[in-house]
Amino acid sequence: MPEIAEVETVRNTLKKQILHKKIKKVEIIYPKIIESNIDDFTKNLIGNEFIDIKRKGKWLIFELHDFYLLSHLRMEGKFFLKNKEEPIEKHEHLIITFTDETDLRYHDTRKFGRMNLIKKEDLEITPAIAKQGEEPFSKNLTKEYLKEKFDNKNIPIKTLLLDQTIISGLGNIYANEVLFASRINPLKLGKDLTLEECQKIVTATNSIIKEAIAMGGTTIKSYTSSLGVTGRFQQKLKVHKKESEPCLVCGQPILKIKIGGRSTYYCANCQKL
DNA sequence: AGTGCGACCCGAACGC
DNA sequence: TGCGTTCGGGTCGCAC
Repeated sequence: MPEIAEVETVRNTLKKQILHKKIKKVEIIYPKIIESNIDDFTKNLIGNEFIDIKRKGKWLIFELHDFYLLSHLRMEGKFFLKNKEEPIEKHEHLIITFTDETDLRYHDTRKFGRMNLIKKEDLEITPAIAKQGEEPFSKNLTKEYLKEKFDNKNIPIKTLLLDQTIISGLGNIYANEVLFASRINPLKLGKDLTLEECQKIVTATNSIIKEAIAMGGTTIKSYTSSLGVTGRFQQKLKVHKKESEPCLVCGQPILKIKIGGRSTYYCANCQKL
């Protein structure tokens, strides 16, 4: 499940591999991943080239001439660069062939990822992008910013951390880890958070995401070749998927509950309500 | 307006 | 063993 760290790794990897290569052919095998018009999608990509790859939250933003290709990997989306002669695999849903006979292939076992080709001038009015909140390591992510966003919210802080319009790019794994590091109970309502607790969230988010990016993410195996590079941040997780294991701080068993339908792991002793 | 929840997917894990 | 069932993950859109 790619989160912001994985998306950043994909961005950096693909930037070295596909920029300024001319697109010759576009093959859409599973059309539902494309949210914009299919015919326009193909027509506007052919003959075009990627000139940069940006990111906003978990969205990849491929810059072309006059267009942006927006791509959200959701849980299982991956990009592979392959020779065009290689057989098409079961979960490859989109193939972009360049004039140098290589393919950029989109692979997604769950078919959850989505793409969208938009005109450049529409970027700010595309809701998915425009509504993104502050990046985890942005200077604008301050305790005052969070306090204002959390105030009057009758929603558990765990759910608010997953709200991309507040913090852009935190997923379930990191939300669990940030709350453990901040010693805040995941069920605590947004309106009940103090300024001090908001600062703890800022600090924890900064350090956890920075470290995760440095380590190549949590779950990434490989987006570019069959030679796997396993995300090492997995080894740093303290509560996520650690149900019944002893808390690293106090030794009490880590609990697993559902909040907003999502698995939530925490230590009831270290993260008191 | 604020909040909650189902739908989208399918491989893996689980239960019998 | 083999079958059927449940789970999980992010986001959108709809219902209340």
